[in-house]
Amino acid sequence: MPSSLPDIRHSFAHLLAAAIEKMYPGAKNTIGPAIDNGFYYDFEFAPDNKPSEKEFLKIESNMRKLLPHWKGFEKIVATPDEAKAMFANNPYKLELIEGILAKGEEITLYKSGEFVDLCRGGHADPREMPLDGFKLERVAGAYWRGDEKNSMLTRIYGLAFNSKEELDAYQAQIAEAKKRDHKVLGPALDLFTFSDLVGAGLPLWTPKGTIVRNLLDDFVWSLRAKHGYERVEIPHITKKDLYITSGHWDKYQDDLFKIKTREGHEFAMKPMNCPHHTQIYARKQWSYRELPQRYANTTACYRDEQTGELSGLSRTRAFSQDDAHVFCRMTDVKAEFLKIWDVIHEFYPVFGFDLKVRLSRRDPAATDKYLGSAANWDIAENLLREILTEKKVDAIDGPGEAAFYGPKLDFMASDSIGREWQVATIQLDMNMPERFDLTCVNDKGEKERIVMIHAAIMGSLERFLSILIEHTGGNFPLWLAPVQVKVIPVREDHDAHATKAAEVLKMAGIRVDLDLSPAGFGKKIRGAKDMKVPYTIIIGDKDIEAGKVTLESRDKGQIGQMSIEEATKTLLEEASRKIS
RNA sequence: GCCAGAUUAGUUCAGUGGUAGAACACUACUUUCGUAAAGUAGGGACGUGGGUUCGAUUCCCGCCUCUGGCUCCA
Repeated sequence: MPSSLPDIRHSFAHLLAAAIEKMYPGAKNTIGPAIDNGFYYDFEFAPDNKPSEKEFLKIESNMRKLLPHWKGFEKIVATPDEAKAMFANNPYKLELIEGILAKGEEITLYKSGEFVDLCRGGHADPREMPLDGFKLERVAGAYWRGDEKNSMLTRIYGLAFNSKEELDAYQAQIAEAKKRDHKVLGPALDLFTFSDLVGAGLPLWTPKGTIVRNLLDDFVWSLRAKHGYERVEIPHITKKDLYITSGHWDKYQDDLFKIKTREGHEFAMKPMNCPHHTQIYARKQWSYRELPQRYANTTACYRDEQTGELSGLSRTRAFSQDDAHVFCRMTDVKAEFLKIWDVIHEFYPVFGFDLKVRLSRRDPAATDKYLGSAANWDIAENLLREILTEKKVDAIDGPGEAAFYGPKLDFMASDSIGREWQVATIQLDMNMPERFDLTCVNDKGEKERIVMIHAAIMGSLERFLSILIEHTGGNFPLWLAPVQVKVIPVREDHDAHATKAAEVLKMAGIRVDLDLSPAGFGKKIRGAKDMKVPYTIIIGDKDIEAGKVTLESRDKGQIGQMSIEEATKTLLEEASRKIS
């Protein structure tokens, strides 16, 4: 039976450790598992003798030299004392050995060539390890056992596949993804920028980028509006009192941007909108007849993220949420969830995302971690299950994935190059209403505790745009493109006709870019392609003679000659449809 | 925050212990062009604060910013 890919990958980790042992005497090896695209191995090196990526070729060639001497992985069962003696000067392995003993399992060593490693097994036949199917990829820091209180080890990542062809294919795929990288494409398409003066994680939106943001936001709003949502607006800071009541002041202290007033009072930038929104609800006493109250608000939030974690638009310190909160009774929850469900399913497929759902519920083994009565949790989780049954959706079960304040439905989208992103989420919140004492008067005349539903569709506009840019490769559909059509005169003496044509398009509400620059024709065409403009209208002698223009599509190529009115109609018609 | 790498013109990149070059972009002039970069000329940069040195963009240290990981992510 041929060796499995994980076994091959794990075996490469051994091979790496063997090469490192030879080249860096005294380096302590720790653990080296197989991962999705290869393997890694964590080492503790002497501080003045760490390998850098420049050494990779040398390490790889050592690995290639060692492998032919490996006949197999010989399993050796060791007694605790033998094992401890063997790794006496490697505290990491000793810790692993203690762990194995504590579980009452036997200690196994695997010997390949000269190299012996503590390992639970799962290896390939060395003859099946392709010498040209692996490549050391990068060096990174990693905490021992993933805990930042522990020492930082040096992790070496390697790629490993069944063959050189598979490795090449993987690297080609990575290169393709890199071309779509929103951090490169976004600024190239003039959608957003960063400034060293403003700071890391604080994107600035250009006119073009702002058009796209607003179009997306309007789209979500148009879907929400029919479900009875109302717009609200809130300030971006608050007295700390709000977050003391909500619990954020204690729990998320480190993530809050704090402000001191000149009078010495402490304020904070809002890291989320729910506490503010509760206070809009709390402005008066509500009858159950007036519920649900549904507040929608696209607004910026601020979180003091660690600098190392900031990345393009995916993780920022300031981001805009298309946030909404529903204040309702438990008996309304199902209906409200269904409304949000519909909005999500009207929104994401428009961009060609496939959605998967996860039911994020309590960890049955630790129900005491969660806030609220077990009875309410049962009701809530069952409501979500009913929704899934009703929608005939095969949801992923997520025990332990619930927030501490309530269960949720999480939506995952697959993009055009097969990556999966967690996008929208519908969350039930039994905590906020408790903390802020939110109630309504029920039909018996009693005060009744309400619940809250968090209902962001895009979540963060920044993050959604980062996904959308990479998903589309910057080729936005016509309705969303910041420039919908570029008008190009062939020669300078066609400028007047081009200007007139652009005017017609503009009057019709089409976003036009008229290129009257002195550049040559070829260059203007190139500019349109570079900016991924969906349509180009060309005006030259042939067109003027015929009293027409030439329409071309980014996606469909040459469309043909037609009157400017006809072209306008064509564009308007397509732009009015979100799904082509 | 931690580990590693990087930081040179608007952008993508060369290069050097004696203060720097290319391409594209920009400006001017020339060119008037039918499907992915016309020609000539010009302006424009060593992220920042220290240190070493006669002299630092180059070497050393701190910081900013970026990239890839780790940790975190209401």
